[in-house]
Amino acid sequence: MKLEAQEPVWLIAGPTASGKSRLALDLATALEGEVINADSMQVYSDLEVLTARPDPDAMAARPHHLYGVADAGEAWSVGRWLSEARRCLAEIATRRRPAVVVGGTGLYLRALTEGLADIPPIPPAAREAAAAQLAALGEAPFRAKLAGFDPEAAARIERGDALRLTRATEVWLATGRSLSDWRRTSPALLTPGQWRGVVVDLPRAELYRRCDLRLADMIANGALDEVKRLITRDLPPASPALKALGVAPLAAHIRGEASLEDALAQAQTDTRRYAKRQLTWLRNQTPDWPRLTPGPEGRIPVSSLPLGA
RNA sequence: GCCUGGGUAGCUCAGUUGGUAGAGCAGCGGACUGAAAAUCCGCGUGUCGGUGGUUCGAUUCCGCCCCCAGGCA
Repeated sequence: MKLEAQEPVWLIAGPTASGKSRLALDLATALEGEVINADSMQVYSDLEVLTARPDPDAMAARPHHLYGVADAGEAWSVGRWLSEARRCLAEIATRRRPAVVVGGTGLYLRALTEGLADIPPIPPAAREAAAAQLAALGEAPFRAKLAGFDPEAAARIERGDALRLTRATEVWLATGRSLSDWRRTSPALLTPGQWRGVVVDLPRAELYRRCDLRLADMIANGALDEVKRLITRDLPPASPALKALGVAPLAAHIRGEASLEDALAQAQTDTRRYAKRQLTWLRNQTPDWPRLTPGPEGRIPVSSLPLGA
């Protein structure tokens, strides 16, 4: 499906706790547009506090899409997100409104601008078979086998990266086509003139300070109850929602395995490291997106965006 | 005041029978196409408390001083 958007689609990227959501709301308000979430964890309804989902006032001020729309028992992925985002963009386009896509998941934004290989869903059996092979053979022989049908992937994937090694293998097992081959045809949803990307950037020390403060706020605002409710559901350990920052350390505290102080400190550390990974990704993957730095009050004026044709 | 133990990386510590030192955690750089808040790769960042002495050479041995923790007063 091609979009015939009159307005450019705004893409707002940035590390966690940088103030992206605020900017997205301000921009959507100024343009009378609608906001689409591009954060892999904010899609889960069970994670409201821990993912710093926009508050009800913000959500009511302008239409917000893909926030809290999935159950933690579901396993969303970049593919699932992309199809939902495509649907949202199409709907917004029919209303002739600008769309503001905001989120810290760089891969999701890239799927929009550069496309995603149209690989069919891989049956769990294929994934299990690949994982079992890796476990049985050991990494080097497994990689050598992979090189037989996908030499590019075998050369590209870093040592120890079991996730990517099994992914490349399961795609081959399930489709008879190599992952690298699939990737050669990845039609982008948005063409270069249809979108405008910006990165919210701020000094690292300031970013880390904001991460730390936000985690402490989350504790004060019900994060423990949220995690308690989540873990009593006994979801499969591999559920993506359980990978959200803060879940593991706070769950450890709830089980009596760590003090609240230690759990908070660990959650803060995890969050800082995540922010650092995002900075690395953005620095190297979106070098040509304009950088915007919040002012002293932590806000970016909409007027500083590269508006206009 | 005296006794004992300790002062080594941002933190917790190991170590050097004298040849300027290394682990964990933190931190930094990097990779990244259906788990991406995921997964993985790489990198020690240091007046070895200070100051004299012995020595070819002191973080290591000796003296003095400073600081911390216990104990005795």
